[in-house]
Amino acid sequence: MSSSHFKHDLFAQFARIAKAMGHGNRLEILEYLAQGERSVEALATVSGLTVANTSQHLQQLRQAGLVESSKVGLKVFYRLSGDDVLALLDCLRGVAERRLADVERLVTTYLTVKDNLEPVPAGELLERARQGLVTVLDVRPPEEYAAGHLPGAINIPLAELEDRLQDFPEDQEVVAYCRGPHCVLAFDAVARLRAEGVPARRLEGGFPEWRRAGLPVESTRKT
Amino acid sequence: MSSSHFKHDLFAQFARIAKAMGHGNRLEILEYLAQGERSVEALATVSGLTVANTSQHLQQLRQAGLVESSKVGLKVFYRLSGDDVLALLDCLRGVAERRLADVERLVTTYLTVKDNLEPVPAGELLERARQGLVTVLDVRPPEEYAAGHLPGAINIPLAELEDRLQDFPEDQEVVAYCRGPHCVLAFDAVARLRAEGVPARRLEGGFPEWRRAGLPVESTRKT
DNA sequence: CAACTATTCAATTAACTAGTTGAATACTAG
DNA sequence: CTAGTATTCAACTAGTTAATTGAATAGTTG
Repeated sequence: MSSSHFKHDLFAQFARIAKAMGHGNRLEILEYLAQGERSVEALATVSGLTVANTSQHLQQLRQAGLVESSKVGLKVFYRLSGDDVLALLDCLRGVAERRLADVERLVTTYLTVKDNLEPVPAGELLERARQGLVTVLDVRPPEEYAAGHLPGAINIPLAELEDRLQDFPEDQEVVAYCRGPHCVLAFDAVARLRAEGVPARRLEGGFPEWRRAGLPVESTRKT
Repeated sequence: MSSSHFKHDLFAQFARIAKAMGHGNRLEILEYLAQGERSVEALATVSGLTVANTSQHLQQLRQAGLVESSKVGLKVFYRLSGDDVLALLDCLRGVAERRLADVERLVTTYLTVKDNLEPVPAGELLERARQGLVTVLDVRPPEEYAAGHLPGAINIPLAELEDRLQDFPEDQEVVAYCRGPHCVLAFDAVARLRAEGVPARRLEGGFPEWRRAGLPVESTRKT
């Protein structure tokens, strides 16, 4: 046995990458980066970490070659360093879902249909919204929202949901709605909000049903 | 924000898997298991770890759901828990090779052609083998070996190479040969041996050339 | 150039992980 | 039932990693 073991060194290098992914916060950061490049601050906000901590996690990801960064103006933007990183993440998720009973359990605990199946009736929502007890969320595209929406509803397209969690008053239930009972947007929104720990339900029916029932509607000229 | 964050928990679960792979020794173990099921002892031998240590790494891999085990007689055999684990390993290797300059460097340092291109001439090998200075390795299938081989050569098919490193006297150069100059087996063997830190070179030509040159040949009846 | 901003660095603490040793367990074979 | 074997467990030490804090850096804008 002459020089230091090549194989050993090689596996150590591979391990660097696995290790970089071996922390929940870093995986969460990678997940956000999978949607496109983000600044350190943006990442810190969505992941609920301090900026310094986020920065350090990003350093580790960069050292492992998983992300790249570039400075634009004041901000440093990070992005995944390639599609293969995305593939690796998918692979990891796949294995996790197939192998870890805990994942299964978590998913069914939080995203179960058990009360997805209990949408909020329109009348109840109207009542509670008037009392300011719920946040009404419209997950349709901005154009549809502008054309008419529930009174007091805020409009956040699904894609931006995770980035705008701070727009929701804390500890207040969110009721989401979309185009109607055959539209899955609101289902998805409810699932995602619950994933972040936000209590959420779905409006029974959607905007068209609401309007047809003669309930009050608001529309936006130009804010 | 009500109950503990689902997303957080979920990423923590994913991280368990990445963390389990985040150590060179465990990756090495996984690599060996990728070739088929092995006992704890066998894994300890090939990876150069103590049995207890190997056992502990295996526990971690099992907790992450990456391997399964079953007891057969005295021994416990471990295996990868599915093809998706293999896919994950490949994915990891792929990213590592594309992203880590260090990997590239290691590979070229150890496996470079720089002296792969200097095979041992037959005459030199004969001389040094007589003095007992080299281990002669025949990497052809056992049948071909039985039909005739270099004097004193040991026969280890490529697939078993890593498992039988202990068969080589330490600190002695290994000279590998196979069917001839167009056969890649010996190249591969040399690369793998070097990867394990064993000094190795390739015989110029192969067994047919050796015999044709009128050099001594041994053959096996039945051991 | 001075004030400001976004990010990174450095130092600290607490928590975790790797590897070692020796003993305990569980099973087989005589 | 005893002796022997393969594996695992338990306890410990040394080393590494995560998060926090506050200061330093680099760059932009007025």
